[in-house]
Amino acid sequence: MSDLDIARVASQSGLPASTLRYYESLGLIHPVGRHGLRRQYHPSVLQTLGLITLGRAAGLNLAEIKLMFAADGQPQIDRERLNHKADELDETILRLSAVRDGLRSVARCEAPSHLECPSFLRLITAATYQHKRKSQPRRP
Amino acid sequence: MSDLDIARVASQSGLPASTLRYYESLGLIHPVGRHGLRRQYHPSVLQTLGLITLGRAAGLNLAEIKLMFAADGQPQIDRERLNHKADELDETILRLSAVRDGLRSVARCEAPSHLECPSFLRLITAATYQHKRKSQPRRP
DNA sequence: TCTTGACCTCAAGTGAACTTCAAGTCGTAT
DNA sequence: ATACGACTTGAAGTTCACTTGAGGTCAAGA
Repeated sequence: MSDLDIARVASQSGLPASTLRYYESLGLIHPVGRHGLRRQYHPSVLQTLGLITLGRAAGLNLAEIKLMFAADGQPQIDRERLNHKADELDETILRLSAVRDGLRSVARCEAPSHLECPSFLRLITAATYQHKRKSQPRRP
Repeated sequence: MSDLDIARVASQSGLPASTLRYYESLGLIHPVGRHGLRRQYHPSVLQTLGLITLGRAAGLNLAEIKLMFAADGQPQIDRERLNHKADELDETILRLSAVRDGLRSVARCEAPSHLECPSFLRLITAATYQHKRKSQPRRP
């Protein structure tokens, strides 16, 4: 009755229908049924999509996100994994903050070449050696 | 004399040689010369690579990063662009902070299903509708 | 009833950032 | 002097997250 067709889910979630079908192909979402050929979704799919978007924003890839769902599609989030991800975000945020500060000071810097700008060199050194790389979101 | 061969640059920068050649093919770095066929690098390439790594961490793609270099390989950074990127980083940081806080509160949440957890729903809503997506680094 | 157009499937294409491969070159140690 | 192994090239392959395209189906409105 209050089920949603794909166009509705697309417009409400902001994701194109092709992405919804793609997510379905990965087992991330599931229509409740079909109307003819057409997918019908339970409104809760919007929360699920929110969770996926959230996970992507947090730097999870779709495979990792899939691990957050039990077979029934209910979120089943491992608290440890979650806290771990939050820790990673902390690191990322710190690093990005440093980068941002560095960018601003380089923008202000008057040294003839940035390679002679102390704050620039400090920034580069910090950014390069301070962290190990880990997977990040991609947003096309 | 104190020039570095590719293996040395690779080990010091943490980037594989193939990536260094790839960056060279994009015009991001330049060997000072060759020893036979072998690339020799000026030590300053490490700073350049630091800048590239930094830019990637800040969410720039390689094309954008290239714009930060003049023809001579000296960083030649458009202050406006730089400040603009810093502003974008501010947004990113805010969003990631919200996500991190959300993750932590979901981890603490006792609701039987996350879909019944108010903070989770708030988080999802915020994450979904609050930002427009922009390009981010990819780190394999 | 017929037309329309939004949906369907499956395969292939895209773009970014690399990585791998095959075949060849050459500096260095023995 | 010769062998070894680290380097070279250019092209092709890989991964991720989608997007596009061709050709087909079908619910709903005129």
